[in-house]
This record gives sequence, C-alpha cells and structure tokens, in this order.
Amino acid sequence: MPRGKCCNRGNRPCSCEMGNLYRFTEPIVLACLARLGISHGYQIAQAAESLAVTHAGLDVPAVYRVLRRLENNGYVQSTWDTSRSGPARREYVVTSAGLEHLDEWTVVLGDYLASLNGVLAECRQVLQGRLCPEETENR
Amino acid sequence: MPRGKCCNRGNRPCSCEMGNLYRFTEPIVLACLARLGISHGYQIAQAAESLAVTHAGLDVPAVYRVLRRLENNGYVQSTWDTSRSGPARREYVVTSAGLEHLDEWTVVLGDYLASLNGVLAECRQVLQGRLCPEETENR
DNA sequence: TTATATATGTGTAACTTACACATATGGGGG
DNA sequence: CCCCCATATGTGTAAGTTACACATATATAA
Repeated sequence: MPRGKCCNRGNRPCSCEMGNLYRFTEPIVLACLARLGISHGYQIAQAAESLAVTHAGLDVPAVYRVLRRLENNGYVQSTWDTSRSGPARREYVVTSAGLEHLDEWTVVLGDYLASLNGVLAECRQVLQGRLCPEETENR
Repeated sequence: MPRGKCCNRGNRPCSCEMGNLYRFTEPIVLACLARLGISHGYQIAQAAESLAVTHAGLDVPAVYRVLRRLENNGYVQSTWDTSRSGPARREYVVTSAGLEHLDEWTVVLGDYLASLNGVLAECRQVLQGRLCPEETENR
C-alpha cells in the first residue's frame, strides 16, 4: 500500500492515498479514543485489544507512535495530566478533523473488506468443486 | 505479520503461522490456478485482476515470485510449454497439498475478515454517535 | 529490597509492497 | 529490414510496515 498512486479512484478516499498508515492501528486507535472521549495511550491500548485484528493484540509501542502521528496531522490533541498518582499521562482528545479522518477510514475499510470478501468467496467456491468430491470419496 | 509467534491459536492455521506470505497474493494465485486447472503466470495475473484487493491490480512480478515459492513448498508443479508460438510458458497445476493450503487460507481469511468487520462496525458506531449530531445541526 | 502494575517511549531486524527495469519470442506495419 | 506491440518470464530495490527487544520512570505491595 505504500508509496504512490497504485490506482485512481478520483477524489474518494482510498487505501493507497491514506498516507503513512500503520496498517489498521490508526483507525482502531482513533475509534477507541473517540469512544472513550478523553484517554491516554496505555488505556487506549487496553481498550483496543478487543478490536485488534488477526488474533494478535495491538502493538503498544505502535499505539504511541500512531498517537504522535495523529497529533502531527491535527486529528487528535494532547495535554499532560500530572494530577493523579503514578506516572504522568498524556491525555488525548479527537478533533473534528480526526472524526472526518475516521469517516474516510470507514470508506477504505469497507472497500477493502468487500474485496477481501470476494477473494474468500472465490477460494471457498474453488475448494467446494475440487476438495469436497475427493473428501467424500475417501471418507 | 512476519517473524514468529504473535499469538497461539493451538494447532489451527493462523495468519501469523502461514510463513512468508506476500499478503494475499498467495491465496489469490492459488485460487485462480485451481479454478483454471492448468495455467501459466501471465494468464493467472490476468485472471486474478478481478479478485485483487484494494482496487490495485495484482503485481505481476509478485505473481511469478509467489508461484516459485508455492512450487518450492510443493503446493504447485510446473512444466515448460514450448509447443505454442510466442515465448515459452511455464505451466502450473495445483497439487493436493496446494488445495489443503488453500483450505487453510480460507480459515485465516475468514478470521481476518471477521476481525476487520468488527473494527469497521466499531468505527461506524462511534461515528454515528459523534458525527451525525453535528452534521444534522450544521446542515 | 524486590517485584509488579502503570505509563511512555526508542531502536531495529525482518519482511512486504509497488514499481522500475531486463530479456526474449513472434506478428504486423512501414 | 526495422520498429512497435502483445505476450511471457523474470530481477532489483527504495520505501514502507511489523513484531518485538529494550529503556525509563512512578507508585504500591510483599
């Protein structure tokens, strides 16, 4: 997905136009933060566990890096919270630009899912014609 | 997804156990070849266009590399076809091990899709609660 | 004192991706 | 004969991603 125009979808958001995207960490973090309202990296990483893909948990360092990048792009804002006991927290909130960015992500994810769904359907269809007959023969 | 055990799903196939996978080129190529019966790289690349993900066509060089790797793993077999006019073709067929591999891929893809679907649903739900009220206000 | 949970990061080897480029066969047009 | 194009098979690689190792600091409990 990196580097450049792999396709031209006009002016609609596309997975190849979303810039440096650490795969799906970005939308997951954005969604979690939007859901939580105000939160910090450690808490987001924990909340995101349930949304992480491929059975692997979210990479915690990746969460911090994504938060930094989101802030550089104006999608979130942060302030230090030193009022509580324990180590200081960097608390984040989503900006309206961040919500728009998340909205673009839903388009990208929707298209991506539709394509992958097609691939999976084709794989299953092929297997049904080629694997099942032999299976029913041998068993 | 590379390098090692990011999770433990017991003995079920998992996206982090599928070895060096050039993302989804492998299942796409395998499925196309299984569908076509006997085919060569160039033809597979063309047939796979309709199944490729993220609106980008399949990378043709990647198809050849994947076919080589599939053959090294015993998932396909090849012979040269010099009988026709034009450049020689390397013709491939899927082995029974290849069909089993494709079957494992459907499990991986199914899980992957389910997880991503959850992410997308969460994104949409969050946006519905946070984006729509403002939108209906302003418009 | 040591261990653990919380909290925020840096560094990087291994791997993936998109694309540039190389090579060769044969057919058609000039 | 030469050039261009479609077919056909590859190699090389810069830029980007991923998983994990490691560093640091605060507070609480054993």
